Amino acid sequence: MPELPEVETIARALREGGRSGRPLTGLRIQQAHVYWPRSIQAPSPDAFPTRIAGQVINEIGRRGKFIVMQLSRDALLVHLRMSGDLRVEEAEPRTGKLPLARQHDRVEICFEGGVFLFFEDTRKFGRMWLVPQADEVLEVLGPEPFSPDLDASKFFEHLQKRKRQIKPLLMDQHFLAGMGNIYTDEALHLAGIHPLTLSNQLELSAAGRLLGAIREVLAEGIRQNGASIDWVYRGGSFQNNFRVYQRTGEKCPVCGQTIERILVGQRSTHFCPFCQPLR
DNA sequence: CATCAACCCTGAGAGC
DNA sequence: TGCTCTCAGGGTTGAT
Repeated sequence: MPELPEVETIARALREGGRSGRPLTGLRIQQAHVYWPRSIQAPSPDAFPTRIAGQVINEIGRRGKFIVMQLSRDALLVHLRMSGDLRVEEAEPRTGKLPLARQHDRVEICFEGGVFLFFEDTRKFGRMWLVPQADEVLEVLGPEPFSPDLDASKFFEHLQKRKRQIKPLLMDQHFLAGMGNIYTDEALHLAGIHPLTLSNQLELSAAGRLLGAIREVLAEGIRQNGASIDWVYRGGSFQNNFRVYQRTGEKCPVCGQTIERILVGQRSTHFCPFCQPLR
Protein backbone atom coordinates (compact mmCIF):
# COMPACT_ATOMS: atom_id res chain seq x y z
CA MET A 1 0.00 0.00 0.00
CA PRO A 2 1.87 3.03 -1.27
CA GLU A 3 2.76 5.58 1.37
CA LEU A 4 5.09 8.57 1.05
CA PRO A 5 8.31 6.62 0.32
CA GLU A 6 6.65 4.39 -2.27
CA VAL A 7 4.96 7.35 -3.96
CA GLU A 8 8.23 9.28 -3.94
CA THR A 9 9.99 6.31 -5.56
CA ILE A 10 7.34 5.99 -8.26
CA ALA A 11 7.33 9.74 -8.97
CA ARG A 12 11.13 9.73 -9.32
CA ALA A 13 11.04 6.83 -11.73
CA LEU A 14 8.48 8.62 -13.90
CA ARG A 15 10.48 11.83 -13.80
CA GLU A 16 13.96 10.46 -14.33
CA GLY A 17 13.35 7.10 -15.98
CA GLY A 18 14.24 3.87 -14.29
CA ARG A 19 12.31 0.69 -13.73
CA SER A 20 11.17 -0.24 -17.21
CA GLY A 21 10.36 3.16 -18.54
CA ARG A 22 12.06 6.28 -19.78
CA PRO A 23 11.32 9.74 -18.41
CA LEU A 24 7.85 11.07 -19.11
CA THR A 25 8.83 14.69 -18.70
CA GLY A 26 8.76 16.54 -22.00
CA LEU A 27 6.48 14.02 -23.72
CA ARG A 28 3.25 15.05 -25.39
CA ILE A 29 0.06 13.12 -24.74
CA GLN A 30 -1.69 11.86 -27.84
CA GLN A 31 -4.75 10.19 -26.39
CA ALA A 32 -6.11 8.40 -23.36
CA HIS A 33 -8.46 5.51 -22.66
CA VAL A 34 -10.51 5.06 -19.53
CA TYR A 35 -11.28 1.42 -18.78
CA TRP A 36 -12.80 1.96 -15.32
CA PRO A 37 -14.71 5.28 -15.21
CA ARG A 38 -14.71 5.55 -11.44
CA SER A 39 -10.91 5.84 -11.49
CA ILE A 40 -11.40 9.36 -12.85
CA GLN A 41 -12.46 11.78 -10.14
CA ALA A 42 -12.36 14.91 -12.31
CA PRO A 43 -13.43 15.93 -14.87
CA SER A 44 -16.09 13.46 -16.03
CA PRO A 45 -14.61 10.21 -17.35
CA ASP A 46 -15.96 11.12 -20.78
CA ALA A 47 -14.27 14.51 -20.83
CA PHE A 48 -10.93 13.24 -19.52
CA PRO A 49 -9.42 11.92 -22.78
CA THR A 50 -10.39 14.97 -24.81
CA ARG A 51 -9.09 17.38 -22.27
CA ILE A 52 -5.73 15.67 -21.66
CA ALA A 53 -4.91 15.14 -25.34
CA GLY A 54 -2.19 17.45 -26.68
CA GLN A 55 -0.79 18.44 -23.30
CA VAL A 56 2.90 18.03 -22.48
CA ILE A 57 4.18 16.81 -19.12
CA ASN A 58 6.43 19.55 -17.79
CA GLU A 59 7.12 18.41 -14.22
CA ILE A 60 6.55 15.38 -12.06
CA GLY A 61 6.58 15.50 -8.27
CA ARG A 62 4.85 14.36 -5.13
CA ARG A 63 2.73 15.95 -2.42
CA GLY A 64 1.69 13.70 0.44
CA LYS A 65 0.63 10.48 -1.23
CA PHE A 66 -0.32 12.23 -4.47
CA ILE A 67 1.74 12.03 -7.63
CA VAL A 68 1.58 15.49 -9.18
CA MET A 69 2.19 16.02 -12.88
CA GLN A 70 2.21 19.56 -14.20
CA LEU A 71 0.93 19.57 -17.77
CA SER A 72 0.78 22.39 -20.32
CA ARG A 73 -2.57 23.65 -19.11
CA ASP A 74 -3.78 21.36 -16.34
CA ALA A 75 -2.39 19.34 -13.46
CA LEU A 76 -2.74 15.57 -13.46
CA LEU A 77 -2.93 14.11 -9.95
CA VAL A 78 -2.83 10.43 -9.08
CA HIS A 79 -3.64 8.84 -5.73
CA LEU A 80 -2.73 5.15 -5.69
CA ARG A 81 -4.68 4.33 -2.52
CA MET A 82 -4.35 0.63 -1.72
CA SER A 83 -3.26 -1.18 -4.83
CA GLY A 84 -2.50 1.40 -7.49
CA ASP A 85 0.68 1.63 -9.54
CA LEU A 86 1.91 3.41 -12.66
CA ARG A 87 3.65 1.46 -15.38
CA VAL A 88 5.54 2.83 -18.37
CA GLU A 89 5.95 0.73 -21.49
CA GLU A 90 7.31 1.42 -24.95
CA ALA A 91 6.51 0.10 -28.39
CA GLU A 92 8.90 -2.55 -29.75
CA PRO A 93 11.67 -0.60 -31.50
CA ARG A 94 12.00 -3.21 -34.25
CA THR A 95 8.47 -4.33 -35.03
CA GLY A 96 6.59 -1.28 -33.78
CA LYS A 97 4.33 -3.57 -31.79
CA LEU A 98 2.34 -1.65 -29.18
CA PRO A 99 1.99 -2.64 -25.52
CA LEU A 100 -1.35 -4.15 -24.53
CA ALA A 101 -3.46 -3.16 -21.57
CA ARG A 102 -3.57 -5.79 -18.82
CA GLN A 103 -6.45 -7.06 -16.75
CA HIS A 104 -6.13 -4.53 -13.94
CA ASP A 105 -5.29 -1.48 -16.04
CA ARG A 106 -7.88 1.22 -15.36
CA VAL A 107 -6.53 4.14 -17.43
CA GLU A 108 -4.11 4.25 -20.36
CA ILE A 109 -2.30 7.36 -21.54
CA CYS A 110 -0.53 7.28 -24.91
CA PHE A 111 2.34 9.62 -25.75
CA GLU A 112 3.91 10.65 -29.02
CA GLY A 113 6.83 8.36 -29.83
CA GLY A 114 5.24 5.09 -28.75
CA VAL A 115 5.43 5.52 -24.97
CA PHE A 116 2.51 4.39 -22.81
CA LEU A 117 1.55 5.03 -19.21
CA PHE A 118 -0.80 2.55 -17.55
CA PHE A 119 -2.61 3.19 -14.31
CA GLU A 120 -3.06 -0.29 -12.87
CA ASP A 121 -5.17 -0.74 -9.77
CA THR A 122 -6.44 -4.16 -8.77
CA ARG A 123 -8.79 -2.98 -6.06
CA LYS A 124 -10.08 0.09 -7.89
CA PHE A 125 -9.63 2.47 -4.96
CA GLY A 126 -7.12 4.71 -6.76
CA ARG A 127 -8.16 7.99 -8.37
CA MET A 128 -6.97 10.48 -10.98
CA TRP A 129 -7.77 14.20 -11.20
CA LEU A 130 -7.22 16.46 -14.18
CA VAL A 131 -7.72 20.00 -12.88
CA PRO A 132 -6.56 23.52 -13.82
CA GLN A 133 -4.84 24.01 -10.45
CA ALA A 134 -3.30 21.20 -8.40
CA ASP A 135 -4.06 23.17 -5.27
CA GLU A 136 -7.81 22.64 -5.72
CA VAL A 137 -7.16 19.08 -4.60
CA LEU A 138 -4.00 19.44 -2.52
CA GLU A 139 -4.87 22.44 -0.37
CA VAL A 140 -6.61 20.32 2.24
CA LEU A 141 -3.41 18.42 3.00
CA GLY A 142 -1.41 18.95 6.15
CA PRO A 143 2.31 19.83 6.07
CA GLU A 144 4.96 17.69 4.42
CA PRO A 145 6.91 15.74 7.05
CA PHE A 146 10.20 17.07 5.66
CA SER A 147 9.06 20.68 5.40
CA PRO A 148 11.67 23.00 6.95
CA ASP A 149 8.78 25.07 8.30
CA LEU A 150 7.79 22.17 10.49
CA ASP A 151 9.97 22.02 13.58
CA ALA A 152 9.57 20.36 16.96
CA SER A 153 7.85 23.30 18.61
CA LYS A 154 5.39 23.81 15.78
CA PHE A 155 4.65 20.09 15.66
CA PHE A 156 4.13 20.17 19.41
CA GLU A 157 1.68 23.06 19.05
CA HIS A 158 -0.33 21.18 16.44
CA LEU A 159 -0.47 18.12 18.68
CA GLN A 160 -1.58 20.25 21.62
CA LYS A 161 -4.48 21.72 19.68
CA ARG A 162 -6.02 18.29 19.22
CA LYS A 163 -7.08 15.60 21.62
CA ARG A 164 -6.89 12.49 19.51
CA GLN A 165 -5.20 9.11 19.61
CA ILE A 166 -1.77 9.75 18.16
CA LYS A 167 -1.81 6.98 15.57
CA PRO A 168 -5.02 7.94 13.73
CA LEU A 169 -3.96 11.58 13.99
CA LEU A 170 -0.61 10.90 12.27
CA MET A 171 -2.46 9.03 9.53
CA ASP A 172 -4.92 11.88 9.07
CA GLN A 173 -3.76 13.54 5.85
CA HIS A 174 -5.23 16.87 6.94
CA PHE A 175 -2.92 16.84 9.93
CA LEU A 176 0.24 15.51 8.28
CA ALA A 177 0.62 14.41 4.65
CA GLY A 178 2.10 11.09 3.62
CA MET A 179 1.96 8.72 6.59
CA GLY A 180 0.21 5.35 6.26
CA ASN A 181 -0.18 2.32 8.45
CA ILE A 182 3.35 0.98 8.02
CA TYR A 183 5.45 4.07 8.62
CA THR A 184 3.21 5.23 11.45
CA ASP A 185 3.70 2.01 13.40
CA GLU A 186 7.42 2.15 12.69
CA ALA A 187 7.78 5.79 13.73
CA LEU A 188 5.82 5.34 16.97
CA HIS A 189 8.01 2.40 17.92
CA LEU A 190 11.20 4.30 17.15
CA ALA A 191 9.95 7.20 19.25
CA GLY A 192 8.79 4.92 22.07
CA ILE A 193 5.21 6.21 22.03
CA HIS A 194 2.10 4.08 22.53
CA PRO A 195 -0.29 4.37 19.55
CA LEU A 196 -3.24 5.20 21.83
CA THR A 197 -1.50 8.13 23.54
CA LEU A 198 -3.63 11.25 23.31
CA SER A 199 -1.96 13.91 21.21
CA ASN A 200 -2.25 16.64 23.83
CA GLN A 201 -0.57 14.41 26.43
CA LEU A 202 2.73 14.45 24.55
CA GLU A 203 5.37 16.74 25.94
CA LEU A 204 7.62 18.93 23.83
CA SER A 205 10.49 16.46 24.10
CA ALA A 206 8.27 13.58 22.98
CA ALA A 207 6.92 15.65 20.08
CA GLY A 208 10.46 16.36 18.94
CA ARG A 209 11.39 12.71 19.24
CA LEU A 210 8.32 11.74 17.25
CA LEU A 211 8.98 14.20 14.45
CA GLY A 212 12.56 12.96 14.27
CA ALA A 213 11.39 9.35 14.18
CA ILE A 214 8.87 10.09 11.42
CA ARG A 215 11.58 11.69 9.31
CA GLU A 216 14.00 8.86 10.01
CA VAL A 217 11.68 6.02 8.99
CA LEU A 218 10.46 7.93 5.92
CA ALA A 219 14.02 8.76 4.83
CA GLU A 220 15.10 5.15 5.28
CA GLY A 221 12.00 4.02 3.38
CA ILE A 222 12.87 6.33 0.49
CA ARG A 223 16.49 5.16 0.57
CA GLN A 224 15.26 1.58 0.15
CA ASN A 225 12.77 2.51 -2.60
CA GLY A 226 9.84 1.81 -0.30
CA ALA A 227 8.49 -1.44 1.10
CA SER A 228 7.14 -4.35 -0.91
CA ILE A 229 4.05 -5.77 0.76
CA ASP A 230 1.73 -8.48 -0.43
CA TRP A 231 1.53 -8.74 -4.18
CA VAL A 232 1.07 -5.01 -4.85
CA TYR A 233 3.97 -2.57 -4.87
CA ARG A 234 7.24 -4.20 -5.95
CA GLY A 235 10.84 -3.19 -6.03
CA GLY A 236 11.43 -1.81 -2.55
CA SER A 237 13.27 -3.47 0.31
CA PHE A 238 12.20 -1.55 3.40
CA GLN A 239 10.07 -4.52 4.49
CA ASN A 240 13.35 -6.12 5.63
CA ASN A 241 13.75 -3.31 8.16
CA PHE A 242 10.34 -3.48 9.82
CA ARG A 243 10.70 -3.15 13.58
CA VAL A 244 7.11 -3.97 14.50
CA TYR A 245 4.89 -3.84 11.42
CA GLN A 246 3.45 -7.30 10.70
CA ARG A 247 5.70 -8.79 13.37
CA THR A 248 2.96 -9.78 15.82
CA GLY A 249 4.24 -12.44 18.22
CA GLU A 250 7.87 -11.87 17.31
CA LYS A 251 10.44 -10.31 19.61
CA CYS A 252 10.94 -6.57 19.75
CA PRO A 253 14.33 -5.81 18.14
CA VAL A 254 15.12 -3.41 20.99
CA CYS A 255 14.02 -5.15 24.20
CA GLY A 256 12.95 -8.67 23.21
CA GLN A 257 9.39 -8.35 24.48
CA THR A 258 6.65 -9.89 22.33
CA ILE A 259 5.17 -7.50 19.79
CA GLU A 260 1.42 -7.10 20.09
CA ARG A 261 -1.30 -6.29 17.59
CA ILE A 262 -4.35 -4.22 18.46
CA LEU A 263 -7.02 -2.36 16.52
CA VAL A 264 -6.72 1.42 16.57
CA GLY A 265 -9.14 3.51 14.54
CA GLN A 266 -10.15 0.43 12.52
CA ARG A 267 -6.52 -0.22 11.58
CA SER A 268 -4.31 -3.07 12.66
CA THR A 269 -1.56 -1.67 14.82
CA HIS A 270 1.71 -3.26 15.90
CA PHE A 271 3.69 -2.13 18.91
CA CYS A 272 5.97 -3.22 21.75
CA PRO A 273 4.24 -2.95 25.14
CA PHE A 274 7.58 -2.45 26.89
CA CYS A 275 9.18 0.16 24.61
CA GLN A 276 5.85 1.94 24.06
CA PRO A 277 4.09 2.04 27.44
CA LEU A 278 0.77 3.84 27.82
CA ARG A 279 0.86 6.26 30.71
C1' DC B 1 -14.43 17.90 17.84
C1' DA B 2 -13.62 12.82 18.45
C1' DT B 3 -14.97 8.25 17.51
C1' DC B 4 -17.18 4.66 15.00
C1' DA B 5 -19.27 1.97 11.23
C1' DA B 6 -20.25 1.36 6.54
C1' DC B 7 -18.73 1.67 1.99
C1' DC B 8 -15.81 1.21 -2.05
C1' DC B 9 -13.18 -3.42 -4.15
C1' DT B 10 -10.42 -7.71 -4.99
C1' DG B 11 -7.44 -11.54 -4.09
C1' DA B 12 -5.52 -14.32 -0.67
C1' DG B 13 -6.01 -17.57 2.79
C1' DA B 14 -8.84 -20.34 5.89
C1' DG B 15 -12.31 -23.74 6.49
C1' DC B 16 -14.89 -27.37 4.71
C1' DT C 1 -9.74 -29.93 -6.12
C1' DG C 2 -12.98 -26.39 -5.57
C1' DC C 3 -16.35 -23.99 -3.25
C1' DT C 4 -17.76 -20.34 0.23
C1' DC C 5 -16.49 -17.11 3.78
C1' DT C 6 -13.74 -13.55 5.93
C1' DC C 7 -10.72 -9.89 5.89
C1' DA C 8 -7.25 -5.97 4.94
C1' DG C 9 -6.64 -1.39 3.91
C1' DG C 10 -6.82 4.64 2.53
C1' DG C 11 -10.05 7.71 2.41
C1' DT C 12 -14.88 9.53 2.36
C1' DT C 13 -19.35 9.94 4.35
C1' DG C 14 -22.84 9.93 7.71
C1' DA C 15 -24.27 8.85 12.48
C1' DT C 16 -23.51 9.18 17.46
